[in-house]
Amino acid sequence: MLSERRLEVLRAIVQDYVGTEEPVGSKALTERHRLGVSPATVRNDMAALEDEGFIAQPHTSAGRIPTDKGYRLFVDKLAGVKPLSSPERRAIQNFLDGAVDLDDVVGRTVRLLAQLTRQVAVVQYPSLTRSTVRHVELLPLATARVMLVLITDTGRVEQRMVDCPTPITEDSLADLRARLNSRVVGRRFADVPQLVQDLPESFEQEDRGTVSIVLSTLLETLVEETEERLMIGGTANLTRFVHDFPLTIRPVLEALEEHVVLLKLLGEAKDSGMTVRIGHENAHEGLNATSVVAVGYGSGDEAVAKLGVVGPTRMDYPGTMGAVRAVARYVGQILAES
Amino acid sequence: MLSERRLEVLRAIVQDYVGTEEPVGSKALTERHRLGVSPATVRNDMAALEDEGFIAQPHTSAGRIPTDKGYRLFVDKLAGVKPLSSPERRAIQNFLDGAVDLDDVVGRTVRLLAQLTRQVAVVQYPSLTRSTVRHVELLPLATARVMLVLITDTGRVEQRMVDCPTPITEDSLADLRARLNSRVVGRRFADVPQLVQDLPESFEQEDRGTVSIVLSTLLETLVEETEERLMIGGTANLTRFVHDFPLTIRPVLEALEEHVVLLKLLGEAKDSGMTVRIGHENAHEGLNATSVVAVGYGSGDEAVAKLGVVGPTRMDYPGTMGAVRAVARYVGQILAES
DNA sequence: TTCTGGCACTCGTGCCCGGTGAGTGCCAGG
DNA sequence: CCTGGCACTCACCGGGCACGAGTGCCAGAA
Repeated sequence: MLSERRLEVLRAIVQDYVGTEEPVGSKALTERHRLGVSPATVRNDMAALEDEGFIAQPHTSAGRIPTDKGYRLFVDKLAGVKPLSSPERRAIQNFLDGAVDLDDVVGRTVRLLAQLTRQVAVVQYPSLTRSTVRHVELLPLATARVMLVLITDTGRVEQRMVDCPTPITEDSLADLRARLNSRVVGRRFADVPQLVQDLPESFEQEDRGTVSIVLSTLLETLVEETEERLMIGGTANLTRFVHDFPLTIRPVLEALEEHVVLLKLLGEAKDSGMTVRIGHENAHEGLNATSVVAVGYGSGDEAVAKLGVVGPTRMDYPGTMGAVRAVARYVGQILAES
Repeated sequence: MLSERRLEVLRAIVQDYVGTEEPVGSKALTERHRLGVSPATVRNDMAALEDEGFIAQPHTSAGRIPTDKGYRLFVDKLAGVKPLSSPERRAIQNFLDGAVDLDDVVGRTVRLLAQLTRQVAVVQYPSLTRSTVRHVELLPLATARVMLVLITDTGRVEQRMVDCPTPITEDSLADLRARLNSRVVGRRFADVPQLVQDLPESFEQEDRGTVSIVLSTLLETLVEETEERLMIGGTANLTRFVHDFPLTIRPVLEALEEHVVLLKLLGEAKDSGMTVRIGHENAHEGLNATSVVAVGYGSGDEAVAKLGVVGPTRMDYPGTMGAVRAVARYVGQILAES
């Protein structure tokens, strides 16, 4: 087990490296941190830390930099979550309060998070899986064409065009709408299939085809849209790390464009509490040089989606985690209000 | 006026430079292009072209590179639009045909365009300004709360929450919906305000407040959503230009995140025909090292929105213009069908 | 046992410097 | 008006060299 001081040395190394972005040596360490021991002692500690794989040197006669494993230890044991200052909190609230609809909330959140952390922000739209149905609307567009509109409790609206096999009267359609709504409003998406299963039977023979196809379109929409959408912002922040350019930035930009990858990434994060994935802990290869800080947010006590940031492994973890958590909290509040 | 051969020399310089990304000299030119004259002659021509500001040398004893003015001449006089190969055309169609809704169409278009041109693609959502109303729906959510849903002929759906000053019966609401739709369906957004102006008067005193607020919300939505949205893709392609890294890429990424800037950019493009803005012709400073190729697209004969690509001034203009035009055409078709 | 100061060693970085070659401008002659 | 020749410029490349940050090890002190 590592002694108290060695952990302290690791913490100092991480802090200095994050600040300066340069390998940190024993002498600089003793000067900037009151460790109470000489550089020589620190050197011994560093050698031990290197043996254990927490730090590494890019080349002989250079200082040490933390490894992924080192950051992991730092995050787990050494770093707290740095709370935001109250002006910052106020700024968040003010910024988010002006949102007019869901797109706007998500858009503002992304910008806010990118600005606060100075990193790439990723915000998932509130998930439909855990959402409930607020309303289903059926609009006759032509004699044999109906538009299906699904409204969720998170304010999301999805629409689908349905071509009917046989024309349907407005009355039948209104009937279907009424019955459909009485069954599914307020219910969770997952429960809907069962709830509407027997609905076609209660209609006249001639309308059954249409009813069936409307229902199956509804179910399709529920499933399809469970593949969530997300919004990204702050990619310009990637250019702050000119060092490993462009070897690093390219695969990251590519990964960011593949929303599927990001959704999987967020999906892997714990539902509650904060998840930090460091460097190679990320399954996707393009993100092996980055860390992901993600957290769930929701309108109630339950998380309906996740948000987070993607940045270099050498990030300010306490600060980033603080910002991510705070933003998630406020977004949750905003969603609960609307 | 420049002689025929000098124009030919400029064309050769542009082509070579776009291909190699390196300053091109007189000797290389005569070797790669059958100009029929010696390097010395080409040198004289190049000196003349430099005097006129069409080309420049980064430093003495280096080859020449085209200036913005040079590219401008190239695009205006020397370059045609390179049509796509028929396999490419088929690929476009296949790729776009699978789209299920508007978001999907736009998303696919962006990916397609980015892939074809290997540059950053920007696609504006079909504009509401020129759109017509397909349907307006009013859904009672609570006793004094109504959801307003607006559906456009381009398949876009917008929703707004309306808090009523006084409760309204479902019958009155249905009445309002019916009257509203009979007036505005099929009409252009711009005409709607006039068409609904006198509507509140025809309602009972107790409902007028609600009717008014519903109408004003509708008008607000029309105006607000005229500020268009857009989608961006292919930012990873920016890393292909490692040369001017990261001095160039940073402001570009920043500009791309400011959708307002991009919308203005697209707005400046001509409604019909293709617009090419080269380097400093772009008002936004961050885009001074890039060129923008934009074109309008639409479901009918009229353009409802624009799409285009952003790339380095040293881009393959004929190829890019060909791809942009082809994609715009197919997207127009897809929209017309749905 | 643990810490400390000293010391030799490594090696990346920055700098100077000369050679090379691509490219130019100019000029005299066809 | 074109061409070949020629002198000149200058970015680029590679080698050599000094510098210094940082290390590992060791003997002695606490």
